[in-house]
Amino acid sequence: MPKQVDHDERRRQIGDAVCRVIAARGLDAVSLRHVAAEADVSMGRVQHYFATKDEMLMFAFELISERVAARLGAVHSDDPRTYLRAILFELLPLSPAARVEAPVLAAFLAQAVVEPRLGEPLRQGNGEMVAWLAGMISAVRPGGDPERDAMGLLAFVDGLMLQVLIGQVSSSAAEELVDHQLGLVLTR
Amino acid sequence: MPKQVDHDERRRQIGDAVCRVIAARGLDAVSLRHVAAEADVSMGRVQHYFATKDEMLMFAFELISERVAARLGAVHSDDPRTYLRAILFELLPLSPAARVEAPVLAAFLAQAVVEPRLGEPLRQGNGEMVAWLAGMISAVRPGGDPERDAMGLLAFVDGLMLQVLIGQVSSSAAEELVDHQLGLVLTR
DNA sequence: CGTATTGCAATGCGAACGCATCGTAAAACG
DNA sequence: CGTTTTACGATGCGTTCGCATTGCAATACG
Repeated sequence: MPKQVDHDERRRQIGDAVCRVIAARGLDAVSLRHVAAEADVSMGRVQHYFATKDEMLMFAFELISERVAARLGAVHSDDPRTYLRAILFELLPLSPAARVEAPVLAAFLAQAVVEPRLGEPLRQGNGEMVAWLAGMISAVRPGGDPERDAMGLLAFVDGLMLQVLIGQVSSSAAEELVDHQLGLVLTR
Repeated sequence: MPKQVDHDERRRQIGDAVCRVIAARGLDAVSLRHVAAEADVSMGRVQHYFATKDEMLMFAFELISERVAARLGAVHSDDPRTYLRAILFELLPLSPAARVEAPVLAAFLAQAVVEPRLGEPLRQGNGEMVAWLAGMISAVRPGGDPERDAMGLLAFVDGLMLQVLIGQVSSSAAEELVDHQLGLVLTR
């Protein structure tokens, strides 16, 4: 056999290229040839690691999902309100990492509208997010309907993410909007 | 010449088919052949009315934009708060008409992230919407920062629209969320 | 009543697509 | 040390794509 390669690492490199193509030109610009060119590898290599284009796209989706999850997991704070605020900020395209990942998420989000196979994991992730947000909201402001407030907060940041991505809202304005919204929600 | 046909009407029929394809299978499923089949006309006819695929897509975008605008324009109320609420509801996929148009809007919205030519008219429409919302907010609750509240409200309903589209939030839950958010924003 | 123009159907073309197949260099393994 | 297995690169196939071209029936128009 040829030299043993790190299979997962190679898949990650290609998945990375997929995400870059999506971020730059959208989901429908993803083709085996474009991805291969973006990753600077042969098309045969791409096919070697992914049996079908669909499998490749699904992997890319899991990849950015994990990355967003990792970024969220890296956030810490003892104060629930600060914690909550930091998590919401992390969902917006404010940091360089988030600015790369957000367009990819947006593309998959739109695709999920017409592709149930994407909707399922997306709903699950959102569900976990809502549960976590509700917990934080409860910690800051007991009582009320934390579950509903959490869903509202999530819809708010999701919409805000898109507004920032299309250049409708600046980063700084987005931050202010989140702060204001947090004030509204957490003030009983 | 053959019988005089209503040029605009024909374009509208084809644009309609484009929207149906987008709603059912996404933007990247739009091809001249699919659209022709969906409209139940020949491909030659589609080409006769649209010089390029791009022109066809742009027309479809303007078409649903006008339709949403028409739906919004049909909303009336003397009470600013009721008016505001009705408009926000109209932006969500609650009515049959909105349920058809929302997936199309979502697809164009995602595409706007990577295509500036879509972003521009989208930003303009959003800008007008924000101005109108701000006016209504001022009418209900003078003072504060109506412009900011309007942007927040718009981001909120946009995000909520997506959540409803991917099946994360039910229509009834969405209505409750909008009502609650309105309560938060309009209570000074 | 020609006739010129319009509205379209049909066909063709080159490019790009996903995917299958084949060949092969190389190293892990018995 | 041979053999087998792995990791590709290369090539080809059938399909679909956007778009250009061509042909023609139909009718508004002078």
